[in-house]
Amino acid sequence: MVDSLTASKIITVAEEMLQIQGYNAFSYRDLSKRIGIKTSSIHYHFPTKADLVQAVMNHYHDVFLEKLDELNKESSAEKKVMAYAQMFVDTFKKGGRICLCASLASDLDGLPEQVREQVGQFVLIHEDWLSEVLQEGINNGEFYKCKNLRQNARNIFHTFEGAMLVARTSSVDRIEDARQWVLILLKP
Amino acid sequence: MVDSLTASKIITVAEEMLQIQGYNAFSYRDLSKRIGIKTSSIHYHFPTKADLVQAVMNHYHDVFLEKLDELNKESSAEKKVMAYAQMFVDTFKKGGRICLCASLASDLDGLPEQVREQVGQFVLIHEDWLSEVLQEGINNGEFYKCKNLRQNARNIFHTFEGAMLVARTSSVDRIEDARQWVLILLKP
DNA sequence: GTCTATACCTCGATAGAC
DNA sequence: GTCTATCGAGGTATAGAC
Repeated sequence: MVDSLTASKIITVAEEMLQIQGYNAFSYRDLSKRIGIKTSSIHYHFPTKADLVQAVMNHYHDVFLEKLDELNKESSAEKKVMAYAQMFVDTFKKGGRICLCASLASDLDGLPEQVREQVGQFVLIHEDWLSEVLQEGINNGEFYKCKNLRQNARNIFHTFEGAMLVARTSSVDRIEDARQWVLILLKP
Repeated sequence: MVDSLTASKIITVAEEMLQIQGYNAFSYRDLSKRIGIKTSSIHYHFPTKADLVQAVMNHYHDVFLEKLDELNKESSAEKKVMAYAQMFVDTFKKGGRICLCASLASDLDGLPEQVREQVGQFVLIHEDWLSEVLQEGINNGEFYKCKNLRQNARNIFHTFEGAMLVARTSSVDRIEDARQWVLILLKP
C-alpha cells in the first residue's frame, strides 16, 4: 500500500505517463510539472526511478487483480472474455494508453531487473486467467473445444497487446475489432 | 538509396538498436561507440536524429517490400502466410529484436511527425498484403471463408506484433506459437 | 515533506581545424 | 569525411534550509 496522498498522486500520474510515453521518455521533471511539486520532493517519496516504476507496477498489479475478481462475477465465460476485452478498450480510450505491461516490455532492455520480473509475472497472470475462462467456456459448451488451450490464451492476449500498440498509428478502432474477433474465434 | 558505406553502416546499426532498445533509449554516442566513429561524424551523415530514423525506416521499408516480393513467389497462400510468419520468428531470433514498426509505435508520442506517418504507412502495407493473401487462400479453397477479411488480416498482424513484444518477458516461444496458431485459424 | 540550490552526467547538435 | 572541442538543455540524484 501507499503511505501518503502525495505518493499516491505521483503513482497515478507516473502510471499514465508510463503508459503513454514509456519508461525512457518520461522524467521526474515532467512528472513534477504535472503534479505541481519539485523533483526533489518526488525523490523523497521514491528515491530512484526504479523505485518509482516498481511502485507503479505494484499498484497496477493490485488494481488488475481486483478487476479480475470483478470479471469473475460475470455469469458466463463469454461475458468474462468480453468484459476482459473491454478493459483494453477502456484503457486505450484514456488518451491512447497502452497496457503498462506492453509499454514496459518495449523498454525492457533498460529496466531494472526487479521490474523486468514484475512484467513477466504480470504476463503470466493474464495467461492463467484467460486459460481458466477458456476452459470454463469449453466445459459448459459456450466455446469450441481446442487442442492447445494455453496457446490459445496466449495468442488472444498477444492480439490485444499488439492491437493497442498499432492502434496508435491509425484511426481504425483496432481494439474493438480484436474484441469482436476473439468471440468469433471461440464460439461455435 | 544510401550514398556511402559509412552511412549504410550507421543505418544498419541504428536499425538494430531501434529494434532492441527503442527510439528514446538509443543515442548517437552508443551508436558512435558501436561503429568506431565520433558522434559528429554521424551528424555529418544524418544531421538530426529525426533524419536518421527516417533513413532507417526508409531502408526497412525497402527491404520489407523486397521480402514481400519473395514471399509472393511461394506456390500457395498457406506457404505465403507461413513464410510471412517466419520473418517475425527470424527477426526475434536476432537478439530479441521486435518489428521496427512496433518499436517505433511504442515511442510514437515523441517521434517527428514524418516518422509517425511512415510507421502508419508500414502498418497498411502489412494489412494490404495479408488481406490479399487471405483472399487468395479463400478463392482457391485453402482457407475458410470469413466475414470480414481485413479485420482478420489486422488481427493476425496484431498477434505477431504483440507476440514479439511479450516474448521478451519470458522464455516461451511465443512467435512460433503464433505462427502455428494462425494456420489453425485459417485452415478448414 | 517540500523547498532551493547544485552536482554530475548524457543528450543532440554545431563550429572549425585537418 | 572525420576529428576535437564545446554548447545548452535536460536527465537523475543529493545536501541542507525551512
